[in-house]
Amino acid sequence: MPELPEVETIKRGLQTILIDKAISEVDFDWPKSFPNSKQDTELFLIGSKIIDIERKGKAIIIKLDSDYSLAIHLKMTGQLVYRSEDFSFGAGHPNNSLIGSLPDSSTRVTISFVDGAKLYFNDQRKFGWIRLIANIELPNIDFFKKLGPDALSNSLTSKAFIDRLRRKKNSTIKAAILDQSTLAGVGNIYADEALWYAKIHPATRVVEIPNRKLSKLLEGIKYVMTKSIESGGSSDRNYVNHEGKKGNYLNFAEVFRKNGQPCSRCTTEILKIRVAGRGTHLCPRCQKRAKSDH
DNA sequence: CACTTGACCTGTCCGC
DNA sequence: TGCGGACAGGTCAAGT
Repeated sequence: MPELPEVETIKRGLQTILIDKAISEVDFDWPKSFPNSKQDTELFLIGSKIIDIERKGKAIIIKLDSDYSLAIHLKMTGQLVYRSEDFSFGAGHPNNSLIGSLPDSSTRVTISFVDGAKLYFNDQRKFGWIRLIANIELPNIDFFKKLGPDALSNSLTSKAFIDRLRRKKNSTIKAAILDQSTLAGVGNIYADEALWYAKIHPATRVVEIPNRKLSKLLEGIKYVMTKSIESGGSSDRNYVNHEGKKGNYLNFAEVFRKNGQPCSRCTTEILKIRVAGRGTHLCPRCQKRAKSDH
């Protein structure tokens, strides 16, 4: 679930429940999911209190009162699931349809709080990670060092966006916006949706695209992400409250996983192709490769 | 150097 | 109901 809107939704959700909680214990057994030593956790994690939660691109940063933070990347299948001590699966509980009792077979890290609540980091494919890092070191770790401006930040103006994109002139536009050093937060869903919005073929080289269309693309990125956040992304909480695994956003996606269905603008059948090594969805009529555009 | 591809993992779905 | 292969909402290292 983790592109910018989903991570933002999770961040906001955690913010309402984790602030001021004191950590009593942490369990982990897969080093890539949590590379710190037991000793690190005893010194800087156990006994500390959560004071704030931030998001940078698709990463979540849980700030502790120990001058350390838990930096978290959910990658493809990571989830952060909170359970209070008295959580139960009574009949009709809205969580019933989603995840059973925890920990389960994909739980990689369990953080326990003094009040008995727990935060589970579940990650089926083990690509995600949690790292305990000194605040002063945070900007130096590779992931954050390379991160471009946040897709939703006000400082990411149309001019700034175009300037950064122009450095990648021979990339396909899809690869360029998926690159987190260009801007932070765009993933495969929102890339496809924003390119449809701006009527740009995903395989077009950046150099072939006029500034006017790149501005439209940024508008599209901000639009689809803002809309998604407003509807709760497809985060845990929402997909818990509804049915099955899908979040709200996919219900009103225009192209993502809509191959075979008619484009809402022109009724042409949505195609699925491969661009930048990723499954890519587009309307072949609205999104032509010709640089003449429109 | 800029850009593309494969690896990291596990689970699921689709064709034979 | 079994097996092989493709594929998955991400990122890095290694390759061209």
